[in-house]
Amino acid sequence: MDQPEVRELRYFVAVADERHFGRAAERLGIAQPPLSRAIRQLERRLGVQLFERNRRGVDLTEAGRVLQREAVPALDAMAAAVRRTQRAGHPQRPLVLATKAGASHELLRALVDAHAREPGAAPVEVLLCEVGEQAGLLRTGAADVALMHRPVDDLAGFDAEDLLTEGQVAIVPAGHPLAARTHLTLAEAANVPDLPMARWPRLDGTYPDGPGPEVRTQAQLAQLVALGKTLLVIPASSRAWQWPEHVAVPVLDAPSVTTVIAWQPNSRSREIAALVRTAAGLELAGGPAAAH
Amino acid sequence: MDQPEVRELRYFVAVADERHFGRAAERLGIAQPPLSRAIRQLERRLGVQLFERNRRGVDLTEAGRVLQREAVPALDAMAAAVRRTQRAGHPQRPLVLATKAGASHELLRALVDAHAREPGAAPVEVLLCEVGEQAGLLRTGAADVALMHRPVDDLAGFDAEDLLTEGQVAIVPAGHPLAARTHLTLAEAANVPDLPMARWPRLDGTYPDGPGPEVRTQAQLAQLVALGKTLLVIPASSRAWQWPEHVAVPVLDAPSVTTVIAWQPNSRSREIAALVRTAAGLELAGGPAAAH
DNA sequence: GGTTGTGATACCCGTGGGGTATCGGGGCGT
DNA sequence: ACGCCCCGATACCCCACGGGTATCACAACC
Repeated sequence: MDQPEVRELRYFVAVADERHFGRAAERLGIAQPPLSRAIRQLERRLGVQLFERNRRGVDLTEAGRVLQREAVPALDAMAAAVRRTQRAGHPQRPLVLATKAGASHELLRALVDAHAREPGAAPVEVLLCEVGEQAGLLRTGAADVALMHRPVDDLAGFDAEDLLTEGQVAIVPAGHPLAARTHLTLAEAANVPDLPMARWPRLDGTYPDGPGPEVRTQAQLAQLVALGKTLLVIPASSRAWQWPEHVAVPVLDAPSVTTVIAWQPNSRSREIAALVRTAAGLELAGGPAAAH
Repeated sequence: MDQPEVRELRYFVAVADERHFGRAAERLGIAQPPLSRAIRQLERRLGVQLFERNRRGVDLTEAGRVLQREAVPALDAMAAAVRRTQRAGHPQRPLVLATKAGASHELLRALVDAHAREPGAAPVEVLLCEVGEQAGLLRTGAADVALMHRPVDDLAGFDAEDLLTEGQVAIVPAGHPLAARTHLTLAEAANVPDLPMARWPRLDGTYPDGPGPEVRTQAQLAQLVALGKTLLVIPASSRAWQWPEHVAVPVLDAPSVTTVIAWQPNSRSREIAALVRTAAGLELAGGPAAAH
């Protein structure tokens, strides 16, 4: 009953996701028989059956569902250890800062500029992601720090420093009656029959039901607003990516959103600490000091 | 540049700990040459040098220190995934509750009794540990839940529910002048020349400097108090393991200690949730309700 | 009842992880 | 200063195991 190897867990996750040995094997770039054998070996090692082999694919057992939930973070931790080590081993390694494309543009510019002025600061590489990608990048070590938003993003498991607190605005199509308003309430913005809120995919890629259009990227969303198909409520600083056909209207009772710089608790290198300190020291309108 | 396997990281950790290939190989139960080769292969896979081979053992490089810090949690996560899966796969699996031997005795008894009265509750196995072991047991999945103390134990990374808040008492040898007091202050207890505070080992097994005796277990400590060599300040409920030669004196200004039940955030099975709910529902003198 | 689609089995090959024996090269003792 | 010693590296061998191809077994479906 010794320890399973990383390869076996990767194989397991593929089969658990696909619920089909053939497709999982294809996704893994190997043939099906070795995959079958590896899974049986994993089950033997653990002393636990993970799959019910039905004639129409496979189902997870109770234990299999537990392993599916546990395996991904474990593999992430392994990947993170590797990525951080590689970054530490290569001189001139840039720090990778992940941020939502388009969000926090002014803050990002200020942070990058201020950090560049620090003597001896490590170079910073900005990684622009779509919504919700930052947490995974931090967990796998693909990014060192991330700009995230509370309470929008899930910050569980990360350390974070507050940078900027601000209100939210509704982005509506120019020409729509709402565009003429000087301000809105949350209830008004949420219930506009001809501008239903867009639907984002869940973690498994499926979409919840609802009247709004399905979107996966901010660019899609921005264009849908310009086309008059939807509206959205976002932090004021995200206005940076406003299109000509967009109008921003403050939403008075929307909860404040705080932009934070987040990092993995156990990966506080000197370089990361310096970057966080620079970020916390920025003089920003609406920063934490203003909120107190 | 593919992913290293668990075995390679285990080997790396052994060498990093021992700083010596021969001893690490012995600890791992393999010969030295395969270990050398495995480390070189790991370095090649990562594209990073991990050790400086000196003629007198080895030193960690900067990257090696990063990997040493990162590898242990990653391996813990792998081990935890395995343990939890195995437990899920075996019927009648008991929940493992880790607690400091001797501490929270009354609470533990009340919890176990109350849980046994719940219909359909899973059996509970109590794992008695020494100081500071619970966190590691939770992280590797060797335990499902643990009774820990805030702010004494490091709860970072765990979810926890408060159970009981109480003051602390000094345990002093019977016959010592302090034993006659009705209460003490923290300053008085901390500066008794003939009863210096005992020293606990650091994570690496070495001891900090100081006048007090070196201890590794509570039994050692209890005996040292009975022998009149030291005193200690602990939560009041730990009086359960008081010896005849011990006298407990309340320390009025010591910070309150809260006993909590803690678990890994991503491992909330139905059984764990039921146990936590039972614990939170206990009617305890000094419980969280009394503190509010 | 044939066809289809699924995972399991049989078999072969090469990589690589394990072992033993030995080398090389600094540090240190006399 | 010379030689021993310690420790990691190298050389070499063996076989376990991961990967491949071909094929089987079996249920579902037309």
